[in-house]
Formats: sequence, structure tokens, C-alpha cells
Amino acid sequence: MERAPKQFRKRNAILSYLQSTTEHPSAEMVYAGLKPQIPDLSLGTVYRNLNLFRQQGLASCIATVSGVERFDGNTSPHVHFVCTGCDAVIDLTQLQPPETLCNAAESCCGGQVTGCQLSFSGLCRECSGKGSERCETA
Amino acid sequence: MERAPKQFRKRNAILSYLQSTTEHPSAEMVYAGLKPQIPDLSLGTVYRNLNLFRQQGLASCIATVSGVERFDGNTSPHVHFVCTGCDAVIDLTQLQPPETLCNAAESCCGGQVTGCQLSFSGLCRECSGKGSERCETA
DNA sequence: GTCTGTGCAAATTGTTTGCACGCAA
DNA sequence: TTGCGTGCAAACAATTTGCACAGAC
Repeated sequence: MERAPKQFRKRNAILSYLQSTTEHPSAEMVYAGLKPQIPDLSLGTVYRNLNLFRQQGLASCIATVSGVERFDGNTSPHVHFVCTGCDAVIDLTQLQPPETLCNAAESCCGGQVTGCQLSFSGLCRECSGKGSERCETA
Repeated sequence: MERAPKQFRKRNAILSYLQSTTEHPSAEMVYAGLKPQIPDLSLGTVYRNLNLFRQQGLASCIATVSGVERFDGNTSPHVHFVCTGCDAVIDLTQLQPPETLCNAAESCCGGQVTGCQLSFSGLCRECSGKGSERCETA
């Protein structure tokens, strides 16, 4: 990505970071993850670009965990698991999102349904192993 | 509820409000809804009690819509629809939450699954009627 | 007297925004 | 020279918290 025109270098870096990780990072996490490579990155830029990607449909905000928005660069619909112990957000790739229910939902609410989200919550493997204490799952 | 011992009067009022409405209110909405009956209610008290109910399992935070947490006093699992036009949160009582998938989710993530949330998003009847402008659905 | 629920206001925190600057066209 | 992406810091808004007080036991 160092070859990209300079004016998009940070934007591209943020998008790649988002697309290459499965941790469903918050703005802060993107910032922290990119800061070592891009020391002059600023948090405002991360927020600005994240919102831009969201408008463009390149990313979406999948949940607010402990008061912090979590983003996902994987825009294909999939199911998430949110650990209430360590705030990890994990893809459940084996499960199918119930998109077939969209029509049913539409007839229930009488409007237009454009998205559906299915997520489970509980304790991840590490957290459920160590009781209810917090763990730092990557 | 006026008969309740004075020290629980506000707490009870907040809980009843939450349980009697289907609008899935935010703290601010609870406050605004109760303020006419309870003029000396303070927003801090609403927040404090809402968090207490959440800990006690009497209520849950079902979503963050436009940066604001929305609460639900109906703790039985059910499906929601979130209107991106007017931020209304509507129960889809006809749809069954996919609780049968909990076990599947658990085997995927290897931890303990304690909750599942299914929600749809789009435009409600009013908003989809009037195009994309905002509407003030109650 | 102690404990609990509360009002009030200050503090905290995640997020947004205004402004000035620098590079690209 | 115009426009866009950005750093920086200030502004903002939702939520939490500290403190003092009142009523219940």
C-alpha cells in the first residue's frame, strides 16, 4: 500500500486494516493498530474515514459493545458472537444469517426491510474457562 | 403505584414505564415520559435505575440507535425492527427468535452462549411512505 | 444512627467538527 | 489555484459519579 498515491495512503491503510482483521475493531482499536506503522495518524482521521466507509457501504457498524462502536469491513451478512467478558466480537461463519426471514419481517412491520442482524452473546472460550474474570482475547 | 413505599416510588415508576411501553425508550425518553407525573425526577436517577434493572435482569439494553442506548422491559426474547428513518424500535412479535441456534452458536465459538438477538433494519411504514425524510413515529 | 434512593452538578468518555496546512491535479 | 485528506484541538452529547440530604427502618 506504500505505492498508493499519497493522498489516499491513510484512507487505504484504514480500510485494509478493517478488511484484514476479524476482531471487529473500534475506531480506537484501528488507531492503535495502525499507529506503529503510521505514527502521524490521528484519531479524527480514523473516525472520519470509518464514517465515510459506512456511507459508501464498504464497512458497517455491527454493534456497540460497552459503549464503543465496533466496525466490520466484511460487508457480507454473517452472524456474530459478542463476549460479555472481554468484549471480543467473533464471526460465527458456520451459521447462516436468517435472510429468508426478511420478507416475513417486512410483512410484519409493513415497511421496507433492508438489513438483518443476528448476534449471540455470552462468554467466549477463554472467558468461560477462567470464570467471570476479564480476559484479553486478541 | 402511588401506594408504594416512598423510597421505591421513582424506581417503581421507571420500571413500570419501561414495562408498559413498546417504544423501547432511551433514558432520555423515560425521563421525558415520566417528568410530567414526577416533576422532581432527575436524569441521573433514570440512568442509575436503568442500569440496576439491567443487572437484575429486569430490563435489557437491546440496541444503540443513533448513538443512544434503547432499553426494553420485556425480557422474553423477541425480534426487533429498527427504523433507520425515525429511530423507532418495533417489536416483531410474530417472528420467533432463533433460540434453537444457540447450541449451534455455542459449538461454533466454544464458549457459553447466554443470549441471542435478532433484529431487522430498514424503514417503517410511515417512513417508507414519505420517502427518506424523517418521521416522528411515536 | 444507619442505610438507601435521590437531586444536582461536575466529571468522564466516545465521537464529531472547525480550522489551517500540505500535497496533487 | 482549487480541492481533498489530514492533524490538532476544541466542542459536543450521552452517560456516570461524588456529594449531600431526606425519609425509612
